[in-house]
Amino acid sequence: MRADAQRNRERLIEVAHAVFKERGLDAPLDEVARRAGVGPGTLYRHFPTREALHEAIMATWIEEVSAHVEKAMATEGGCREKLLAWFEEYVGLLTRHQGAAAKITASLGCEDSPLRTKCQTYADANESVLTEMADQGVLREGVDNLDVCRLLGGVATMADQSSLEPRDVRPMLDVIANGVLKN
Amino acid sequence: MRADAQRNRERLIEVAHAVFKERGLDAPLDEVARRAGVGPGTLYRHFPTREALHEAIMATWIEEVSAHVEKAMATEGGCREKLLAWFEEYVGLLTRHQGAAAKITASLGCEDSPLRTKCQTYADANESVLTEMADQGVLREGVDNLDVCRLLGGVATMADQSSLEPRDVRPMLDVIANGVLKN
DNA sequence: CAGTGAAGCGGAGGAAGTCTCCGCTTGGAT
DNA sequence: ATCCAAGCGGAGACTTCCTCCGCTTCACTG
Repeated sequence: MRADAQRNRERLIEVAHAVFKERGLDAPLDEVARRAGVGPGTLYRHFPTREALHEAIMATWIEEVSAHVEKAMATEGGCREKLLAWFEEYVGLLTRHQGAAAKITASLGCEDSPLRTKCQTYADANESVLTEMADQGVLREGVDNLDVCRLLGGVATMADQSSLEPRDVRPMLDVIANGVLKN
Repeated sequence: MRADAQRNRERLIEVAHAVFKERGLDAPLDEVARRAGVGPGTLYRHFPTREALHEAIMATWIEEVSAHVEKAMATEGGCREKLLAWFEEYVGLLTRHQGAAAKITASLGCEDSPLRTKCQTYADANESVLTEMADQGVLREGVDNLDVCRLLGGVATMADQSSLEPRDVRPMLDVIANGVLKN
């Protein structure tokens, strides 16, 4: 790739990050182009679809996921506290951008979504936590990772759309934790 | 209201119902107007916003809710079976139209949403079921109706966006039921 | 350094959707 | 039959998406 093209690409990602943060993932792409100082044609060559741009932005988050898992697993207390801490991290990661939770979770089951690899990272992280719980013998039988991811994605989507505070989200996560753990 | 205006209004609701069913709640409003044989101005006078039209359509569903509660509560088996049957009814009601689940549930906490009265009906229905469970002594302490509504709304939203079959939704409802009931 | 070809750029503009404004039509009261 | 307010329709302004293509710039080569 030519040096100027590389510069533009990076600048677009940077600006898109800011615009999406301000106005949600549905913000006009022409504005991203405008604020990056390039023509719309340039944006669409680098990122043929809106999702391609989403994907590029989320790529940076992905690297942080394992750190969030570790942070949650280091929580004081028993398995329940660790699990809830992880659930909160999970929802927090999904609600970084307005509209992200629904899009990421929707691509969970969809083979050909460009977001697939991203959400797979979240799913893998969740699976590692569930596996840990299973090893400790506190997980109910028959709890499926994909189902838990979707439940958490649903909670994140509700939190996103209703602008819920963490203290409003917590009781929902409590219900899921109760549903997932032995008593 | 003049008789011709009344006719147009009813026709618009009828056509909008069909269009939204075919193409989702985001279908172009001008197409609704076109298929109803009126100008866009007429549509926008009767329904100033897209939501106003959604509201008018959903008004007809509302009348059926209590029948769905009764149907679920008549399910063979114990409390758990009844509760799960109701959860399935709830999700089914919310996913009648593509995009409806997220919109309805988002308006749960929002005082001034035009969909408010509609979703309140769902919330009331859910509360009546939870109260029944509490009376039977099978409900966990501290389970809040709003949280359960949001969880179910989240599941419905995921089901809607990922086009899940009932058999894919069921395990998520199982988790919620486990989280809501004593064991 | 000049020349060259391909890679890349920008923005005009078409398509689709939203929503308003205003001149014309029509229902229904008198 | 007359009247006028309620109601209608559609032209068109505005926004956003996305493409196409003529022009510019990079980077390589002799």
